Amino acid sequence: MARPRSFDRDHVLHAAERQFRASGYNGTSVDDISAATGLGRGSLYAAFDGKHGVLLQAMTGYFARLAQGPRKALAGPDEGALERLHAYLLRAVHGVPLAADVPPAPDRTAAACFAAKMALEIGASDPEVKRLANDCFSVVATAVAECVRAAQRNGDIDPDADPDDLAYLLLTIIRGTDVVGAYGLSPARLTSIAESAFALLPRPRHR
Amino acid sequence: MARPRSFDRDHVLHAAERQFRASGYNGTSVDDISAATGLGRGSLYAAFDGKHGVLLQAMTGYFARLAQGPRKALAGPDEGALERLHAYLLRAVHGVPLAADVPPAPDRTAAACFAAKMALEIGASDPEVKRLANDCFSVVATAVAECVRAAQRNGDIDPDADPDDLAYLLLTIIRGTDVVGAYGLSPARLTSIAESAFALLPRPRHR
DNA sequence: ATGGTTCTGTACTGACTTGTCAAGAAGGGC
DNA sequence: GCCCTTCTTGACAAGTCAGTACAGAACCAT
Repeated sequence: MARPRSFDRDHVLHAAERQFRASGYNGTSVDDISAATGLGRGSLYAAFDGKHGVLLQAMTGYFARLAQGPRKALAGPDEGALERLHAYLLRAVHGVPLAADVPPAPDRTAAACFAAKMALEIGASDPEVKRLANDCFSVVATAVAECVRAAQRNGDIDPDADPDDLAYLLLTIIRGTDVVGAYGLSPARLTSIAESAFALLPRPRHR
Repeated sequence: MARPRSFDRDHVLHAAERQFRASGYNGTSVDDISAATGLGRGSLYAAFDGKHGVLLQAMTGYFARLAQGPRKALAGPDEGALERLHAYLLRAVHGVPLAADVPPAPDRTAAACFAAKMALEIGASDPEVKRLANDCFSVVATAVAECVRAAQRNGDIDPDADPDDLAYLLLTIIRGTDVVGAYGLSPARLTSIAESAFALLPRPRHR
């Protein structure tokens, strides 16, 4: 009965995400979003309720994509849990996309956690952004903790270690590489960091 | 011969830093800086060459203050090196000011690395900001690596471990807590992370 | 083909932005 | 006490910002 939308919602949000990543929230104007997505001002306001709406929905979409990555990469039988953790850690510190349907980022900067970047810029005054970033952290920490528990059951990690503590530590390392990897360290150094962190995981005492 | 300045340069830059921290670079206007520092527009342009100049000089001042912290906290005899590292790590993840003349931050968000925050927002398109952030990372990593070497000489850390790798790993953890601590994790959890990281440091094999 | 509904693009407004400029204030040397 | 130099203040102009409103285009059902 009516004219259908001529754009793909997810595609537009993804383009907006790239723009926000590149220029930050306050650094991108609605015209920038318009140019990046190809949509006119009117369409943007009708479909996403303006700049802030675009951000929230782009972050929500990002979260939905992100959440699948660690879960799929880390879930599985107890046997290979430690190896999965190893592989995940190596990919994560290099910012390799965690979801299969996400194209690889051009550089480490563009691969950093979108939610964390936005939260650092405007999270202090934007509770919704803050909450979304929190959710992103939680989903990773939960998946990692579950994998640590699996590795413990398999006898690959010290059963006395607190899996949540380890998971948060690994999450912190991954988020830290977003920062130091984007603006300081080389990919080779990032690999060293991931390998060092993995090597330091507490192994069972009894042999 | 001429009228002297009526403001203290460092004091003004510090106020500007607080404002940039709170609102981000693109989120603060020159009027905001003017209000935060008490200086008029003209004075700001005359003394600091505008908004970008204020940022660069505020970051430079921050770097100068920051650099003293880790060096003083970590330098010393080989004997207490491991303990110094432990104490430093605990304070760093909580964002406790590293320099003595810096007042404690009101919350973990305000304590995060100023250089890292600015670099994440505009570093991609601002080489000077990027370089300053890099310098901040380097000074911490260098001081930590030196302390690790001291601990190795004292037999408290596995001599086969690469001190630079460990230092970068610890730096990454500290930077990571800036992110997850500001927008997710509780102070108690941050303590756990620091303690876990410290406990995982490789001890000498021979006993 | 036609009508009705929705989408799309553009022009517009009011507020805010940055950087500049000129006039006045303040202090130190003589 | 006077003058010169520098600092400070507020106002100004040009440009940009977000958000709105309106007119036209596109599509589907009948």
